Amino acid sequence: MPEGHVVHSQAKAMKRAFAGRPVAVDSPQGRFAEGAALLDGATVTSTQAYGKHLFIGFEAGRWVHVHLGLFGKWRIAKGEPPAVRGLIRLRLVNDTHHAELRGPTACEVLTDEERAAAISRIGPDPIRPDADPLRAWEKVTRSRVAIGALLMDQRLFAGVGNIYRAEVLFRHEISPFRPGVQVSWPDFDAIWTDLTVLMADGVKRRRIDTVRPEHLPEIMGRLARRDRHGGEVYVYRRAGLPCYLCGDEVQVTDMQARNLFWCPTCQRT
DNA sequence: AGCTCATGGCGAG
DNA sequence: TCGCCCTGAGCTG
Repeated sequence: MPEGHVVHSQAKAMKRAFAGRPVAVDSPQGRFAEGAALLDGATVTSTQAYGKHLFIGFEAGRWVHVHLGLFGKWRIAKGEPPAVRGLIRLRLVNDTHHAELRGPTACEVLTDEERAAAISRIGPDPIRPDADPLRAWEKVTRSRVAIGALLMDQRLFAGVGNIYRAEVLFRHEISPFRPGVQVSWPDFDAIWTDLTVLMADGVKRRRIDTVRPEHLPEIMGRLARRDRHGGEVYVYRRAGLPCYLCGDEVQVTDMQARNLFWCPTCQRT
């Protein structure tokens, strides 16, 4: 259940564990049996993350494209793989490591061309140094869609998910309902720059921490607890609780079938 | 045991 | 906008 920072962490972990060596590939569950048979024993060349998409490169110009969706999970560990338990779509095993993939939305073999086409459909990713934020700005500034929805659009902000969108808007006191066209360049620039920092930090720490250091003592004093997502945040999943900064109730509503959290007092349209 | 919810995204209508 | 896909954790009883 990842946002982009988790996918980037996992791409790095997979690279350390598998790159440059042959790997046994199978699909205990059977739903990736054909792809597994094609790649079994091939050498892993590289791994790459673009937004929430992971690409595992194999010799002969083949790639495994994985998207975890809401439920997908990787388990990457040292040593021999444990006995199969549950539904494992894809398993990678070499002399030192193993990886198990469960519940992905996408797990497919792509050619070089198909991989390039897939990447061209993914928007700029704040975690990637080669990302061009102007691609996002051009669309945001011409859109009447709410910025809270635009932030979830992977063609604009690849890798951003429900936690980062809620938190980055809170940090900049921007209402999620403000139309893109009414987001100023300085506001957009602040959002983008902040995402690059927050998400890069997320890759390193493998959790989402968005609370500014100066607010941490206050929040700890109020019995802040780590929620299931792991990390300290301002508004995500805090509906009905007092805003840490103003004390008014954090709100939740549905925006495009996802829970959107915000503080109506701190965040202005 | 069964229900609900979750850091996503797709396609039908 | 809705239904659907995928899995597991955390409740309830």
